[in-house]
Amino acid sequence: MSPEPQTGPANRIAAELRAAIADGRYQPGAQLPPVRDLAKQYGVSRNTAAKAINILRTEGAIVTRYGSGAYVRESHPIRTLGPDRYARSKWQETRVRAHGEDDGREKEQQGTQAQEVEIVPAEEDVAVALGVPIASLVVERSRTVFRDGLPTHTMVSYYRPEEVRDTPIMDDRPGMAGRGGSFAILTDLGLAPQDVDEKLKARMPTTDEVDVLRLPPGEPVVELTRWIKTAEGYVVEYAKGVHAASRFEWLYSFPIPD
Amino acid sequence: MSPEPQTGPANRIAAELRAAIADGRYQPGAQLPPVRDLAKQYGVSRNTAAKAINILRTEGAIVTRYGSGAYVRESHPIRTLGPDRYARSKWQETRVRAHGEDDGREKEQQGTQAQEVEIVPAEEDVAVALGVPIASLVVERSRTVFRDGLPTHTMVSYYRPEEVRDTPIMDDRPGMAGRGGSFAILTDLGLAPQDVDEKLKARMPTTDEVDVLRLPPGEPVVELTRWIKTAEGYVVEYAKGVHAASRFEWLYSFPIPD
DNA sequence: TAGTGGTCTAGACCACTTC
DNA sequence: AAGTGGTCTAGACCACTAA
Repeated sequence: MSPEPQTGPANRIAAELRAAIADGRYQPGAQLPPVRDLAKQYGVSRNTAAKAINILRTEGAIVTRYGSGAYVRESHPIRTLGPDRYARSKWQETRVRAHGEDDGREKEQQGTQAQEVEIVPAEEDVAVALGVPIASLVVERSRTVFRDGLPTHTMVSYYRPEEVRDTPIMDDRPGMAGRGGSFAILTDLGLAPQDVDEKLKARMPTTDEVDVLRLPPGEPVVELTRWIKTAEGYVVEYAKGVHAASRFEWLYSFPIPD
Repeated sequence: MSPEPQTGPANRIAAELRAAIADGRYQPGAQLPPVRDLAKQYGVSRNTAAKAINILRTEGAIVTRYGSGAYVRESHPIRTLGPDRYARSKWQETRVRAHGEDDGREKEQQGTQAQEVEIVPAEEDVAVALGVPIASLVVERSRTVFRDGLPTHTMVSYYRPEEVRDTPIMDDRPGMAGRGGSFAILTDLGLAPQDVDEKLKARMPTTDEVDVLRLPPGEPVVELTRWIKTAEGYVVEYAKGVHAASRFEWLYSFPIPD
């Protein structure tokens, strides 16, 4: 009935370790026995013990550090992303700080590294979103967001060049147009953001994403696409993000439509 | 710099096959060369060729059928879930049909199998959501939803027993209270749904979920939690679902808060 | 029955970490 | 230098599919 044989020593060892982790015999961060020891203990080949470890790795239960050992995965606090993260009250603050000098605590809550602003030809989805011809030039602002010293997500925003030219949005110094800062700038330009459309899709990461987000094997990502619109429904920013799934959850509220 | 050695024959073979799949040399549904052939072709051991296949399997690029072969994964159409799926206009229809007889085409668009209604003691999250004591009895309605003959998601709803007793919500025949049917019933009870809160979280499936949803290895799931509230903010239904990530995307729109 | 995927062993070598 | 994870080989056996 079951198409996949779930038996065999490797699966048995994996199951026992999984149980041991689940009931706390191995705490988060604790090191598991070395593969060679597991092999001896269970009377299997090293290869088979390694396979068991690999199964747990794929499930995301453990993380292996090359040359060091296998460790029970530390769970990071989950950040809940609700509509509030776009609240107007938050831009003001950011905006005021943006006028001042770098106060040296930028990375405390949400540090941005690897910020980059480029002018690139629009891919199809960008062109459609912004209502410009395909391959016409658009402003692309990319950044990788860190928390607790680890990357949590990437975000790439697109703007029409004629709208953001000569604004701090073009400034690639970290923190300048970060957070809701761009919203304040757009407001100044007479393009006040009013509504947000968001699309979420979960999938396994590409190898590039595994690299950039330093994802443990077996961790999915959530692709977030958003459209920021003015009261007239005019899209002023189109953005795409890739989030490490284990670090986020999303919260939405809406009235039941007619 | 890179902590994980990504080199080696297995990875090289996986990369070549991945590329071949990506540019269409292997179409969806097509069978890949047998592991033994790959081994011979690349001059590696059978074990290594199998490992390459396993990498692609973990990534979800291919599906293996025991004793038959490895096949490029067929992609299912993605269903977009927006607020519209709760629209009032949709309950009416369902409600009218619910009064009629089973017309035999139930499974055409969205078939529900394995519907089950039970009265169970409330777990903590259920108790909190419905505002009842932990372990007090609540009505639990579980179902697995199919599409194209394959399970796409599970859904478990909770209600207060005194509110839904003697209503079709307690009827475990498939299709009776399915879709928005429960909303119409709640409306009749003077508990008209007005607002929806939804929470989304992506993660890897448990082994149970792999079984029930027949998930290919490497496919994540999305956990959806929702609260259905009346105009007064009273929670009339609390529900949790587990969705096969590859078959859905979610769409939300909201105004920027103050 | 032949073909195929899944698994395992025993031994080997390499790459990285830790001391 | 010692310990550890990652990978590979060559051969073997088992489980399942398809004809």
